[in-house]
Amino acid sequence: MKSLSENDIEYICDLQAPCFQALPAEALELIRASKTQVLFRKGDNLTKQGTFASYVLFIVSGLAIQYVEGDTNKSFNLAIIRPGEFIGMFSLFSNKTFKYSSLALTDCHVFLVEKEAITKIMNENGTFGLSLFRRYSSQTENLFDTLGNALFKQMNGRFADTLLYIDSFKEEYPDIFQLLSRKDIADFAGISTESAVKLLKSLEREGCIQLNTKDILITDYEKLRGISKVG
Amino acid sequence: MKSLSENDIEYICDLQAPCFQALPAEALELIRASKTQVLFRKGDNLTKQGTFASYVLFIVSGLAIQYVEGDTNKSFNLAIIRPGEFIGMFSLFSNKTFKYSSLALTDCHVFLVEKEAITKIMNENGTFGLSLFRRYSSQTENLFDTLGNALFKQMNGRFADTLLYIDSFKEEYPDIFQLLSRKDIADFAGISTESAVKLLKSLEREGCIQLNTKDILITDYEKLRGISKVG
DNA sequence: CTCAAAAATTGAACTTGCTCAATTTTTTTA
DNA sequence: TAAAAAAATTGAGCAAGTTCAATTTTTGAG
Repeated sequence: MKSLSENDIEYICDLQAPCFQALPAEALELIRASKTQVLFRKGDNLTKQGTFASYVLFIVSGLAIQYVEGDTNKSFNLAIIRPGEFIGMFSLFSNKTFKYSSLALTDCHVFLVEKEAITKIMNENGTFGLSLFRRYSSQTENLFDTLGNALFKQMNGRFADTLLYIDSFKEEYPDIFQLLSRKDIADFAGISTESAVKLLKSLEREGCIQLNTKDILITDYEKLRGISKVG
Repeated sequence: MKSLSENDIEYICDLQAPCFQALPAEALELIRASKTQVLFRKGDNLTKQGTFASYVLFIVSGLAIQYVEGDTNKSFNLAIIRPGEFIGMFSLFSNKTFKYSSLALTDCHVFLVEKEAITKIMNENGTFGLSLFRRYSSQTENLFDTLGNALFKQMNGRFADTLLYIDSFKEEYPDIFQLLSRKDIADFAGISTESAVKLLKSLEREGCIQLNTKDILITDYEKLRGISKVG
């Protein structure tokens, strides 16, 4: 992680997220004034679960992975974060620490917005608050689905979900699987690395997928969706 | 579930939640105008996961249990809801259906507020939105803890958490355990009913708790907290 | 390009917690 | 209050998925 040069700052200062579009000029300036631009290198932690959270991160470019950590060096991957998305919104209120960690899968241009700046604008501008609330909500909904999957599905179904989820990034990011280790994939499904490997091989034998070193090519979506349902 | 008489309505029309306190008179009126008062009988569903959600529920009196449902008649209990709390806020935006079910543990006086009324006020009144956002946030934080527990802890720890959680209602609602079956308790910990029974007996043998038919008395909080940590 | 480290792979043994079935206790209904 | 239904209890066997250890493959550094 390093601070950005002037060039970088000009590049990323373009506030395109829909909730910023609705802002009156003075509020936009407030965000501009309070934000800090940072470049996180591949492998850097953007947020670390449990650390003090005084800001929210807005991803301008790059991909990051969001995950919760358990005690014994176990973790569970929640989502892959794309440009235009926020990290840390769940820590905007009441609780002072990040509820999850996040890690740069590629170099990430990010800016940090102070929580106070956001809540101040929300207080003054209902439309802004509503827009942010909508974003926040859709993240929470994903959390419900994640919880439901973790609780009620077993290995095969969760793993099929995981492959379909990661595959959904492939159009925009063709090398997405190259960025993920077997452990990363396993942690999306909440299973052990060894189990993930065994499932991959088994799905390949059944003709659902093709494995080329790190890349995974889904060859039978219907079958995989079927496994996801039944699982 | 039945509609309320005039008397009931007068009784429950007292909008005491902090986020309502901050409302200007006209917005309060808007909520008053749009809401419907309902009495849910013990055992009634206040919300049913997957059904269309055009309103948010505000609990005036009574206790309810919030849970997510899986496919094969499995469910997982998220929380016990007290008077002054909302149900269905997670469905306020984007998604059209309730993400969880809820069930009246006792008779519940509830009023229903149309989503449109809420979003309209949020749009006009940033302070109201901020206040609602804070509530919503604290629910989401609980969701993270729930997810973490479900993913990383095993039976013993989750079950200790469950007992401590339910016990935290005992001061205000001394008969809280009488309202819950073994299956209800098991579903808070995400384990089978049989496992819950076995754990209860085992905790009793170890001197952590006393069992009197349905009531459970925690006799060694420290030990239970220890199990919660290790688990 | 070569070597060392990290990641992926595989199978066997093991653990956790579930399911099933039988029995007892409690609650509800007539 | 008695009978029926529902809930709680118990133990045995079972299944899902983990852990461990050994091996192979891939990646990264110099």
